[in-house]
Amino acid sequence: MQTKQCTEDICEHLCEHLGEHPQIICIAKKESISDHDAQQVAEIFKLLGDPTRVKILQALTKRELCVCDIAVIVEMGQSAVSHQLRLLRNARLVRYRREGKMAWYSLDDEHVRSLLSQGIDHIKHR
Amino acid sequence: MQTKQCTEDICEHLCEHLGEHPQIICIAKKESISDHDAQQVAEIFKLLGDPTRVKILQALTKRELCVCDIAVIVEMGQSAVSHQLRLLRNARLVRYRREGKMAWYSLDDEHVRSLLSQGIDHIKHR
DNA sequence: ACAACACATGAATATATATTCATGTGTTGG
DNA sequence: CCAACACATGAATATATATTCATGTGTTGT
Repeated sequence: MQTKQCTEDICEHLCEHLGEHPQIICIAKKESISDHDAQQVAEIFKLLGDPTRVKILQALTKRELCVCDIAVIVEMGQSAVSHQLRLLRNARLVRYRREGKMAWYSLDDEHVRSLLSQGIDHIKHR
Repeated sequence: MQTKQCTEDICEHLCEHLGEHPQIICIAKKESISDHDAQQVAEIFKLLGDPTRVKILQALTKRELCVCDIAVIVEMGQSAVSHQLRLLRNARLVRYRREGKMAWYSLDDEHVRSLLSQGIDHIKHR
């Protein structure tokens, strides 16, 4: 186990433990996404990672819908849908406006529309 | 509650229950994604919905890496990384080749690279 | 042949998450 | 004012998932 030339602080201890290619690790570590960013990115994808929410969001790509309609379309209880919509609202993926008794939901984010359609494309082509 | 003109089978029972806008629901239901597709799409996003896997995949967008390196880069145990890599392998998001003792992993899917960078863009701009 | 190594994997555990049920809040029509 | 309605939400439960620990498999160098 020969120690390689690693001048960076972040790598000093690595060089003691790794014989093969510590310099690659140093570079990769510097290029790597931060914990915070990884968490944030994962948060978004996690929201897209549930079939019920996919159905809800996909339906909302077409038109604004009220909770009751969404429940019928995705064939789920009103409560379940409401809970899911709250998650989507909190993450600002959907927006809503109240009109009397009804709450009308729509997509709040063009990125989401694009991510979603890319996801759908992905499963189609393979 | 008046019944509206809904000739489609799928809507018949809906029209009995809904007074306001059953026709919208009929259309939305026909445009909606299938259970199977929603499941598949969710599956992909679910894999992108974990910070550890985000870090792994992001590191792999730069270069091929072995398990040991990945573990150091994402600051996780070798076992945890191995388990996650198995999930990514099964979903064909990463590919691997063995070279002696080592297993080298790389991205197997340009869609994933694009989804990932879109996810990262998304959190940057807001 | 043997020890060290790189990686994979089964089992166990802890934690997160989705759905349901019951109930709460605010609105509308009679 | 009251009942019906549309939706939100807390609590409970069931299920999924991530990580760790221990161990297994195959490879390399001596």
